[in-house]
Amino acid sequence: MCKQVAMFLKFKQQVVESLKDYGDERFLRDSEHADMSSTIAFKISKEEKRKPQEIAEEILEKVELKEYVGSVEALNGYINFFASYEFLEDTINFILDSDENYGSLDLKGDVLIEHTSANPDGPLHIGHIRNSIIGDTLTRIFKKAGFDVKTQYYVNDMGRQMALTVLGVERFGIDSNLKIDHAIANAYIQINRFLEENPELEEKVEDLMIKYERGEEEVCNKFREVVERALDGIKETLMNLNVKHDEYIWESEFIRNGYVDKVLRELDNNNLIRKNGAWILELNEFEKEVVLKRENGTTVYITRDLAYHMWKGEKFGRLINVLGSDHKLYGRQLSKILEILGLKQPEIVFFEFVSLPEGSMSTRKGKFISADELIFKLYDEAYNIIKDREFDEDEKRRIAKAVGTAALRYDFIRIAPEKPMTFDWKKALDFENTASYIQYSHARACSILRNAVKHGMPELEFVGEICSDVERKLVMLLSKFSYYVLRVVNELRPNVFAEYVMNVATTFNEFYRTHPVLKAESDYRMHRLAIVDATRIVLRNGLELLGIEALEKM
RNA sequence: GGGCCCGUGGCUUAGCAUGGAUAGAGCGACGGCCUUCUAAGCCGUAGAUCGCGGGUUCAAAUCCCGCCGGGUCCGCCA
Repeated sequence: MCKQVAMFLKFKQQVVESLKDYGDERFLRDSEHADMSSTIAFKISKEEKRKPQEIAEEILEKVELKEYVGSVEALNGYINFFASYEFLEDTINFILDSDENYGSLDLKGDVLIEHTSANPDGPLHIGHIRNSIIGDTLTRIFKKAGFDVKTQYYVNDMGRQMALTVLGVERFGIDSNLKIDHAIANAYIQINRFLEENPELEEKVEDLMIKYERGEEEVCNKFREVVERALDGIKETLMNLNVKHDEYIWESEFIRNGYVDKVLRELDNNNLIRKNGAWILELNEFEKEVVLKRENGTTVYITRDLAYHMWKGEKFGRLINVLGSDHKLYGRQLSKILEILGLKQPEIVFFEFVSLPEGSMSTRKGKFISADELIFKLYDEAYNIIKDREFDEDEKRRIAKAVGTAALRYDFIRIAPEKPMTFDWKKALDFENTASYIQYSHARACSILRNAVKHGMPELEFVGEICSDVERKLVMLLSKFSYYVLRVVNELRPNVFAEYVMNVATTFNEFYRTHPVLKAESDYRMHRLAIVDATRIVLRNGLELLGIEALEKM
């Protein structure tokens, strides 16, 4: 897999080889004391009841250094490996040569990532965009890893909430002063309130659902119009987040194209469905039975979703869904049924909820903070910071937008998906030490390079031997780009990549403070310029994977 | 009630899969640094019973058991 495509992975591979019989990857660790550490001596110590350090020293005798493995030591039972000058030099040169391709892997396969998929009954709120940002970041990283990736937004156009939305729009109209998805949410909130006081409306809701499922033209037109308009608003929001889906797949499509019937038929053929009015499936390992068809003959969400997965599975090698953790049980049931049918199961990335200090959000109750509101407040905040700088007005707007979007994306992606988040306006609008820090570091690197060119000294020449500790630390970090790409692909935790990019920026700033570049003697200047340029490339490519614009000036 | 997730300095968080070297960052606080390549920056100081209690181990934030607190699910909703 890693020919010349992944520097640090290559180093790791050579560490494994240098350890020969002891080269077990499971005992290799990242370390603050070395470029790579093996804990194998502790393992053996347990079996042989001898001191770890003694064993480590014995193993050390047998270690054979490699091109990239420059030195090795046995310390406190650890076997510590250090990269060679060749490794540092090859890393920098490889980054400079690869440029925008640096960090790529050559993994193969096609992947479908489904994410966001919020009901089109209102605008995206700050919970939905956690989904969008995780999904979009995974998409970018999977592409970098070499996969052929497509993204889909699964549009839930069939549910009860859509019937209500249609009725709401009909009864209360649409406020044309508002962004369209917000206007639709208002109608949806009003009809919910109305329904509480007029329960007899329930009949109309059911009637509408039945007609839509049957495909009555007039009803279909009504649904289509409302859904499409809501999606227009949602797409606009996603665009501001640098998120774009390849396809929008409507749930109702699977009623019309026969896949729902196909799924039901297959389950029925296996005698798995109990029919007593409703169609019910019992799954032994869940105490809950699954309804696939209501007594009135209409299907439910999971029935259509099964059909969607059957369809997806036929077209793509690997399926990834990003879902809120409230769907955990649902996801397991869905997977179980797909398994029974011998169909491809999705890998599901669950993320915990974003809640408000006063509790959880609800579109229906109108209790939510919309993504749009947050986005525009961030633009304003960012604009205020730069309003007095020497940029023209358009450039200020552009920078404010890039910085605002970056802060938002980074704040969401940096947190491990399984951690619950509580939204806090003050923190959300704080630009200190977040994505803008990384953007700033990138702009700083660009600025040094611009000045170098301006003063006619653009030559780059990295020399391993003259590396200081900080330079070495920075170059080692730069070499790990694809190592983190691979980790995200394996672990489906994009937050580890966000942390990596931040580390690069932090270390670069440390370097910046202590290592004058343009004022240095010619050898050192060329050496450091090479480091600056390589860092610039890593930061730019890293930001790209986070869906954040790498500004050259700010 | 049962299932799943979370609980690490005042706040946010990494590390937990595969147990090992002084628990790593950031914000906030305090004190410093702009005649030097972008101060959206840098340096330093203070601040942690890793929710609690047991257990396994030479070694536990990490594994096991019990508990506490928070979230979430358990619809002929989506």
